[in-house]
Amino acid sequence: MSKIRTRFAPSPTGKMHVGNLRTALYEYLIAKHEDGTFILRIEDTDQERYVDGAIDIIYRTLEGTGLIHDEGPDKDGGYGPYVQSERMASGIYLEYAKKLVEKGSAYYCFCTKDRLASLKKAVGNVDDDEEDEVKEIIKYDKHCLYLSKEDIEKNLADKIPYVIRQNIPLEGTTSFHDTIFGTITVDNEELDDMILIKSDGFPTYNFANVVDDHLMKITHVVRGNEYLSSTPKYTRLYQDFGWEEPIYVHLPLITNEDHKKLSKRSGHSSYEDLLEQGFLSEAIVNFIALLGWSSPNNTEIMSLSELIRDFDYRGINKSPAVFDMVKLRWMNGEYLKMMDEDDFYKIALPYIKEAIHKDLDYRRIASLVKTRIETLCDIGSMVDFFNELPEYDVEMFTHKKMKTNSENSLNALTELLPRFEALEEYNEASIESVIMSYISEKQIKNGQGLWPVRTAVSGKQSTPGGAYEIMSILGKDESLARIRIAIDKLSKAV
RNA sequence: GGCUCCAUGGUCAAGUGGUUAAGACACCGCCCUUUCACGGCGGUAACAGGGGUUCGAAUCCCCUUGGAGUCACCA
Repeated sequence: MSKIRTRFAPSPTGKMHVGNLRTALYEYLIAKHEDGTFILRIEDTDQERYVDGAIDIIYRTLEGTGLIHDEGPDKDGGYGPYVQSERMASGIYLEYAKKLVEKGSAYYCFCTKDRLASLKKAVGNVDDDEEDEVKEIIKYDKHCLYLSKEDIEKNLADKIPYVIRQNIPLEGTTSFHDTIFGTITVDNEELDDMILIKSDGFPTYNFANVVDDHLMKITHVVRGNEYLSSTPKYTRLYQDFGWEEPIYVHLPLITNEDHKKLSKRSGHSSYEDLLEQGFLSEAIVNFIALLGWSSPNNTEIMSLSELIRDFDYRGINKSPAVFDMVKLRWMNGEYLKMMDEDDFYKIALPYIKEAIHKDLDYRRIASLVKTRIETLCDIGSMVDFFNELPEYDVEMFTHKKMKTNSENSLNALTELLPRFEALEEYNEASIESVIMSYISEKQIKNGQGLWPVRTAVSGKQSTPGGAYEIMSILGKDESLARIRIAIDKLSKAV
């Protein structure tokens, strides 16, 4: 059996959507699991939607996620060019379309937009409530198929704009086989004569895709489920050309929490957005790998190489998967916890510095925060109290489980303050011994001594680290100043 | 609306004719603990409904219902 060749064929129209990313991931996994070739092809046939810089995003995403392609615009593997606009320059698409015209499988169409518009038919629940979207659909009536040879020649000579359409028979059925969904059959009557070559001379995605997949010897065509309904038309193209069809792998849709296809507005729709929201590349990849597939040995946290090892596309499931942000957050937290201290420090530092504008022990802060966050963006609100004591209510000194209240706290802080002041060596160990000896002296619960102190120096209900850590990071002056503020607050309240 | 696809807990997801129907996230409780987390232990929660086939259906077939996708000179 020949080696697997898969291709990722994005169009450079903006950000990298997670649906696209998952497609890329599965294409990569399918190829790499069997030591095959993963190809990048840029489908830039839509000039209107082309966005500058979008190609860079594609490269950066592939690199950032570790989905390294073996062939692509920057890596010639003998099947180039790998950018469709460049391929078009050689005229191949038009050439292939003309072959189809000769066979009668395609034809020139000179219909104007106006005529096409007159064919439109409103559809949907027009009279139901406004909720339903009303669409207009067209099924082309093959008007130009019946033009005489002379008329066609004349129109061409007169430079009347034209497109080339696929000629689909009115009768019969077309079937194709998909690895995930099985055999699907549709009536040809349902199939529209889709446009192969646009009036600007560019091929449509549909056409370029088929031609290029064939020419590049793609063995497995992997794409989103939304292409399922146009696949029969591709099948007809393959048949008309007399080409062997690739193995189809249509992936289940990724939806938002409303079970609708992920759209631009979902907020978590693109890889870039996710990075911006403090997620790690590895976690994102791991998470989306599990949208539609699960490991046979039931593990969930998997590196890319483990995915390559265990991935079997035959086990992909059919039903759509909701993109669950909550689980992604959990998984990201797991990745954060697994990181070694140095690596974590490096990536956490910018977030810490953004929240703290003082020269504190960032390293220590990072290690305190590491096991308590799910995304890097959680860091800010967790450490900002180091920068400035927040406003807080004296009620915070009252804690049932710790058995503290304002009175206890006032006593503890008042007695502790001079002892802290007297400290020559101010560090975690010495702070601890001051507090602990006070606790044993007074025969009180740990919480009764520690809660007031931690609350006083942080002004927060919960903090990364406890009283000793916070006081030592804050430094003596700042810590004591905060304790004095607390004593002041408390004496007014009691 | 036509066509196509899908259907196990709130979510992801095992399961492929015989199971007490896994596991994970989330949620709840308990333990640990100087708070919150982390960690540990436990719990709530599912085969959409109805017909068949079969000794036996989550698993096979049909219908119903629900959901989604698609119907462009977009990809």
